[in-house]
Amino acid sequence: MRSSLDFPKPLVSVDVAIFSARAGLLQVLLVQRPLEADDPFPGLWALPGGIVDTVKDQDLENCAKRKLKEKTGVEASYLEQLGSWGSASRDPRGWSTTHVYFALMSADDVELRPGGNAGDSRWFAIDGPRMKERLAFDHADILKAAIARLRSKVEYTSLPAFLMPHEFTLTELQKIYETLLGRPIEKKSFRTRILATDLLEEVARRKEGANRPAQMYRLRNRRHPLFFTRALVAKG
Amino acid sequence: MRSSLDFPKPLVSVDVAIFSARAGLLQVLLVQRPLEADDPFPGLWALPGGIVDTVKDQDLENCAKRKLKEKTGVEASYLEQLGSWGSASRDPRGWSTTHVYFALMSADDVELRPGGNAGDSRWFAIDGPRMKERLAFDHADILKAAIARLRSKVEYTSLPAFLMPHEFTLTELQKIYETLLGRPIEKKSFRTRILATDLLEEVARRKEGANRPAQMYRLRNRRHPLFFTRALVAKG
DNA sequence: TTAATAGTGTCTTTCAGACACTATGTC
DNA sequence: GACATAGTGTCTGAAAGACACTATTAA
Repeated sequence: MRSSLDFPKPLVSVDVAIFSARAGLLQVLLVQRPLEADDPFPGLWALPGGIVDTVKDQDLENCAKRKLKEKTGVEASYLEQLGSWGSASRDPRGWSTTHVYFALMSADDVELRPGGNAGDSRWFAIDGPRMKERLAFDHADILKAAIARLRSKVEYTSLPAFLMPHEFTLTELQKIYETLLGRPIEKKSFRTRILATDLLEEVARRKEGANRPAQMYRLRNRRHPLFFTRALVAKG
Repeated sequence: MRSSLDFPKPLVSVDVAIFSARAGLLQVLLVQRPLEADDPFPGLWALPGGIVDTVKDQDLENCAKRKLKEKTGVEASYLEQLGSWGSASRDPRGWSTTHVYFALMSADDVELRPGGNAGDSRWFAIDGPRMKERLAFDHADILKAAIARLRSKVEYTSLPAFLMPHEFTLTELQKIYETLLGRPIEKKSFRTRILATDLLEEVARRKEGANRPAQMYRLRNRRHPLFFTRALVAKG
């Protein structure tokens, strides 16, 4: 009987699904796999991430934070673990596992960095439940799970607020909720629900346009989303 | 520059937090670590699990199912991934990761099996937010996260129904909800809420006692919990 | 009959949904 | 003034909370 330590070990990596709201749409940050032929999925787009470095990284979450910072230059306003994926088939190099994190951030403080061993990186708008783009590894499945998680939490949390720029109007926030839900929501209910909490605070600026200016708000300092006791329910 | 494949690889394991309701209490199944001195945490209690076998296991979920079946002899009525933990310090043998699954099952079809390399196994009742027992590795943290996940889902799902024996009364189900929530809930609201769905079906048997007999129910065949659109809210 | 638990009737409360209305800016 | 978008007033409806009430068994 062999000891528990001489099993062949799977590859261990960490990937991050980084979301932001840009141009009124949910967008995800993807990086292009290098074009070298010995690399799996050369040239395809993938979630940013890579092999865990057992010297640099003390734990998985710090590894995710490091990769996030390398890619975007900043820390995320919200980071949680999405889950882990592992199988014999997801990486052509052999049995592999990945620990996936889920990050929400303000588009306006990101400056994309080419760093790491990845080539280009860019934001992709998300429209339906999955992307049309073919992604490397099982990243299409992972991204689908990340989007599903975000969508389901929109019903009963303030999570979308972490996607907003630093200052925004209630209408802009509502638009993101509606984009994520894929359906319109009632203006009055939405405003009452949000303003009844201490989620936001007014700022002095107002958003001007060819119409009545709108009050701008910013997130009060919090790391965790608010949970509402009722879900938003489809009109019917 | 070294290739991405010659990094030293962490140890990869899968653990399962197996819950059931016994004697009106939430209970978790733990196994005792072997007493050999070269084994980490000899004699301490731990979540059942172990190293991923890249030959036997095609993916993480199947590995969890295998370990679950080895331990209990049956399949769980509910299985989901809880998350993953990985760090340089959680296992004295070096950088290690574990993928943790969360299983709910009927106590009445489990027959504990000593199998695997673990010694004794038994159910532990859970009272507060964590166990008093000292556990191996970081399993106390993991178990705490599992309990927190279960507790938070009780507010708006039918998850506790998966913990029940095959046939049970509404009062018994309510008691488990109350145990998990740590507070009483209104009988009428609870019954209306549950019976308004197709979660349960009546069975012919009734529970007899020194009082009015109670209708017994069983779970309609479903793998996923029901989600309610409102959370239960504390009395006050 | 009493004790004990099962199960119901019904009023209140909370908050989302609907939707018409008013307010305030630019042009 | 027209227009566009911000923001409010207020009614309805659905489901939880409160709590008193009735029902059915064994002993």
